[in-house]
Amino acid sequence: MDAWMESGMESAVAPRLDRDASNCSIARTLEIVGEKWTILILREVWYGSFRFSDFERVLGCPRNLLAARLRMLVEQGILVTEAYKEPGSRSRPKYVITPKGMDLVPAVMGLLQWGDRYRAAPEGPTVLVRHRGCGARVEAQTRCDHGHHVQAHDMESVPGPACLPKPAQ
Amino acid sequence: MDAWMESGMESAVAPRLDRDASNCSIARTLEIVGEKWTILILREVWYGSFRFSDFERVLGCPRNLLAARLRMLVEQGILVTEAYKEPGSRSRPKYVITPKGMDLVPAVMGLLQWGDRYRAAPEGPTVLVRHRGCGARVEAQTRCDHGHHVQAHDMESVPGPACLPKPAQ
DNA sequence: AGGCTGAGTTTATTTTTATATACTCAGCTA
DNA sequence: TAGCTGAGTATATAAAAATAAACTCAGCCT
Repeated sequence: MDAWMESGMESAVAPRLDRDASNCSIARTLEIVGEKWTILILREVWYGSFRFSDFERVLGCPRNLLAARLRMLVEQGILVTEAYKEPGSRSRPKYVITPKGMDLVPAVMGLLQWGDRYRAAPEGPTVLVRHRGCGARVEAQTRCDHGHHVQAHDMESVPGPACLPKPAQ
Repeated sequence: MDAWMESGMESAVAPRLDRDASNCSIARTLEIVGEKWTILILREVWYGSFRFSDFERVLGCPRNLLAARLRMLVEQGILVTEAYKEPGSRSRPKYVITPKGMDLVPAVMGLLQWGDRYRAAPEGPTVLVRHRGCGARVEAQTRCDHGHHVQAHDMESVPGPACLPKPAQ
């Protein structure tokens, strides 16, 4: 256990450690998926939509924002466009999630789960996520590399290699 | 397996199912924590900050927005204020996370993890989250109730009890 | 050739955020 | 009792984001 963790520590990180708040993976993730509509677009992709017009219809999101968000997601490698063609129509782009996009699923599942727990409709959740193999309900969890299920209060956040002090002002 | 899942299904939800996109736990969660600064405030609480002035200094967020976001988080029961008193100062409010707030940790860990994987500084992550008991790295995962680790493509999303068709337009 | 459709782009307007500054208010300290 | 401090509130302005509606453009269909 690190020296600064000994004696009287209550909080997760050394108090007064003047981190640079923008040098943070959470902030960097939110720069990409934290704008309005982005997560909901990903939700729709995850639920099986892939057409521009589907996103627009289901989300009710303005077209220019939808175009901007899709452009961002493609630039960032979270979605890719493929061509698809329906009989009688010309070829159009199809938005498909990449492995990098798939890696956002735990975060989105976490949001879904919190909403199900605290803000669901009286009848229950709108969508159930199940394991395709065994049919059991899927849940976002936090676990350590030893396989223990870790509750929030059993975590400690320690400075990593890129933790630089905030430049003095 | 449900009838609509048979034959030719590729996407996670029955195609053309006209869900009402706003009747969604993800959307409802984002209504509360999806505004700018909110998740970053929670991150700071999680890292051990609790004073108004700490949030302001570390995040560089405007005071009026900070006050508005804290008010929202308290209204929603994600944070509570307690009184704390430093010697020589009068009693002041301290923002403390509730169990309801703790339940957002899996989602926030998911965001952290994605940023660590795809947008970290060259030196590595800024913060490491460890299990207080065994010291091992903590990770956000998706698992089913049978304990299987479930990848995104092994999930299926099926309509839940509150899945009403979108009202015809 | 003319119309239709999906996938956007453009432009104008409104709403949110951001920034900056001044102000309040309680209680500790000199 | 006057000043200082932390935790806000109030107000004004500027910048950014969201919304709404009209417009473009390619290619299929008649």
